Amino acid sequence: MSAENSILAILSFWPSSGYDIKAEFEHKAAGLYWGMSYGSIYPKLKKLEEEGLIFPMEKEEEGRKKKLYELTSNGWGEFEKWLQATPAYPVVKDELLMKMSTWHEDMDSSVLISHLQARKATTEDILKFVKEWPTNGNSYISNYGMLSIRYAEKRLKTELEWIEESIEALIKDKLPTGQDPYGNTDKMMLRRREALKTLKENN
Amino acid sequence: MSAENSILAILSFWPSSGYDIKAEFEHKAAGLYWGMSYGSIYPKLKKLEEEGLIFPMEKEEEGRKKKLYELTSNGWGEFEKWLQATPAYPVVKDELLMKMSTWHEDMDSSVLISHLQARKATTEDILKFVKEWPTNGNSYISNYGMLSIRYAEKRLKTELEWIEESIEALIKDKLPTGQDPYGNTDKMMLRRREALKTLKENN
DNA sequence: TGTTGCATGTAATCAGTTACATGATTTT
DNA sequence: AAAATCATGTAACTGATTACATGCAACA
Repeated sequence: MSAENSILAILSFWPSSGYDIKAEFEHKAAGLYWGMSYGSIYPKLKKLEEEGLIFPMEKEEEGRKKKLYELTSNGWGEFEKWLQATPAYPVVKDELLMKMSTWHEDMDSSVLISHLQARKATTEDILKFVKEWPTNGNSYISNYGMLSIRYAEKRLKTELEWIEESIEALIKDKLPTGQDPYGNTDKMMLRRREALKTLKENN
Repeated sequence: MSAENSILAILSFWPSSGYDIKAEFEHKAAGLYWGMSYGSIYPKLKKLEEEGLIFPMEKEEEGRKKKLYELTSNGWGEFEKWLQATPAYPVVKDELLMKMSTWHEDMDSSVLISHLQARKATTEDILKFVKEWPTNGNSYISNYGMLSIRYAEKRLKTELEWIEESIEALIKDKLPTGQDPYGNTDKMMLRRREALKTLKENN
């Protein structure tokens, strides 16, 4: 349900086409907190039109023709109802963290370091964008929007700090000490070697 | 594809049942970076078994019977291949941030404050858990796992700081200044009032 | 004139959740 | 004896992506 609402939210800024909405999710404000592909956007625009929440206003001037959608009064109503509803706590799916949590001693830690370096590069790019964007002279950002940009900035900086610390710890082989009350690391390594031995025997 | 890999990853710790895996995603390490419901887990276990990556080992002792799954040698291979593949950059879907970015002046900001307070409460709970967990005396956390716990801790603390700053700014009505080179805020308010006027006329 | 970017859209597919159904064991 | 928790599973549904198909406009 919330994917449709985020389309309404984008249309609240100004009338937009499907293409514009995609761009907004790709390089702009909304992209930091949400994402969506054409295969979702166009069918949803159609659905929202059928529900009477938006209507198409065939474009004026300029070379290219595009189909801009604008909120109806019901659309505004729906949008503001959504704003007031308690937001769901974000569900995180972070493959790097998942991999790191299940990394083990028989794996080459330099691979994990290179995962961290890749993450660092992307995070730095996004941080650069987030810093420049509110003063680029042509993007619209409301005062409320600035609050969420501050969030992005803080969060990305913290992430970079952690990445650097972690790379450092891995290189110097000074990882923090975990907790293993039942000797699980050893058990795990035994299970693994046992399983891989079986593989050799079968080949 | 990665959902299956995260099941393999959990099984790498120790043989587990579908129920165990769910629990792991709910209250433990993995839950901070991933999530999954029974409706996904059981069919995936079946599929992984068919693919020869895991096999069931009917439970030993204890009262309840459960079906523990263990990695095969191919399962270990697949798991470690996955560990080495470059992780995708996490896709964030944060409804609170999306709402905040599109909040506007005709909406009661006390509602936004209460959204922030709800988020704060949940974040505090999770932070508390994350802090206690590595020293609870019975959970297994590898040294690599500790690195990712540090991430969670840092990130949650940063989030709390930002929430407090933001509540403060909203209460005192001292929001940071955004950027509005084409007078969009005014245009938006006009469009909105125009649309809502139409609604009144039709009722 | 060929390539890139703008622009809209659909069909096939994949991934996931919710709700339901069932039943055993443990605790109160 | 009832309630809670452990435990497994399926069917219906929702939601979203990928790949494909199409075509015009701008530009080099």
